[in-house]
Amino acid sequence: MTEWLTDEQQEAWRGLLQMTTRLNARLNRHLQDEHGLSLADYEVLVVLSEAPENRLRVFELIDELGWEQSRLSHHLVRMQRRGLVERIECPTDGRGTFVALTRRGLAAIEAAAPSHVDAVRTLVFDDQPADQVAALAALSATVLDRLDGPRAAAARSPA
Amino acid sequence: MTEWLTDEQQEAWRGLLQMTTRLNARLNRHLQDEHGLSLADYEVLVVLSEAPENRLRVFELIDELGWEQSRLSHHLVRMQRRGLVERIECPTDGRGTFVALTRRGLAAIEAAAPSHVDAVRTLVFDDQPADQVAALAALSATVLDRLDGPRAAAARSPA
DNA sequence: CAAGATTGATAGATCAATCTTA
DNA sequence: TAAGATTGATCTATCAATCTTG
Repeated sequence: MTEWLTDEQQEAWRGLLQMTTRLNARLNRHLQDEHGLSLADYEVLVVLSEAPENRLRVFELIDELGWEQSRLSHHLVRMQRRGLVERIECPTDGRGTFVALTRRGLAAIEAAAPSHVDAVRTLVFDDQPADQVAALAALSATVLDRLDGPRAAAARSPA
Repeated sequence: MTEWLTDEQQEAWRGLLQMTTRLNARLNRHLQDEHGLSLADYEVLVVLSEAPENRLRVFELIDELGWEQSRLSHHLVRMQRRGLVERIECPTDGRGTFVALTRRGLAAIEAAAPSHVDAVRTLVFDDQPADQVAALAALSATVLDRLDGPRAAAARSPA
């Protein structure tokens, strides 16, 4: 009953694993060296910088990032210590917390973005056939749907 | 001089980040729950299981996995403690070390592989258009080449 | 000195348990 | 009781320094 992967699938899978491992390592070092940020920091900052008033509820951040609750919570402690974000109590829900970009956090992401984006473009996207990029986007979307499970997928695209 | 990503690139990039984050988390938990292995353990075991005599030099393993030296070294300590691999001195190079699958390690990978592969197929590859899978493989290969830098790329595909 | 590999210290991620309010 | 979020313990990853042999 067990099927193995085809050669093409195998190649794609190993390639994906290696690519993400090494790409993360490279982008991490780059951001760290040039701007004192980790890739994780950067991802949090980007999402916040795009949110209305530069702030989101913790669960919204989790949803955007795909992280686990406690990872984000610990990470926010460290980022707050460094003055990159601040926590704000939610006025309408006593259980909730907003996470907001500080002036310092905004400055950090604005300083880091250009060269980071440049690295991503150079390493990943430059001179790639448009259909390959589209395929990656499509495949990711499908996989994310599957990870959410049947219920969530149904909620997103109701009959 | 700074260019941002196009919408398509943006979508592909965010998708890739989220997909890998969540896929790793899922596969990790699955392997851990069912077979007491992490995804990292699994990757090491697979590569060794495919090597001649089920053993490789440390630097070969690094190359296959795309990991950093010290990560692998620490990881091997833990795997050796659990009896999954063993270290063997290299007879022809006093600096070198072979890493070999133990009987226990071989049993572990053989037990875990079917359901892990099944998860990968179900979540990632089933019902994906063949050209999308091919596109992923091609894109990964290109990016890995770029990560290796011009020298290594030239060595792989000489003029 | 360079190549192959390991080590120790520190930063980050994960799991289970907990706390507070709806 | 469940939702939103945090905490502490533990495991894993990363960085810089080190050790040994070619």
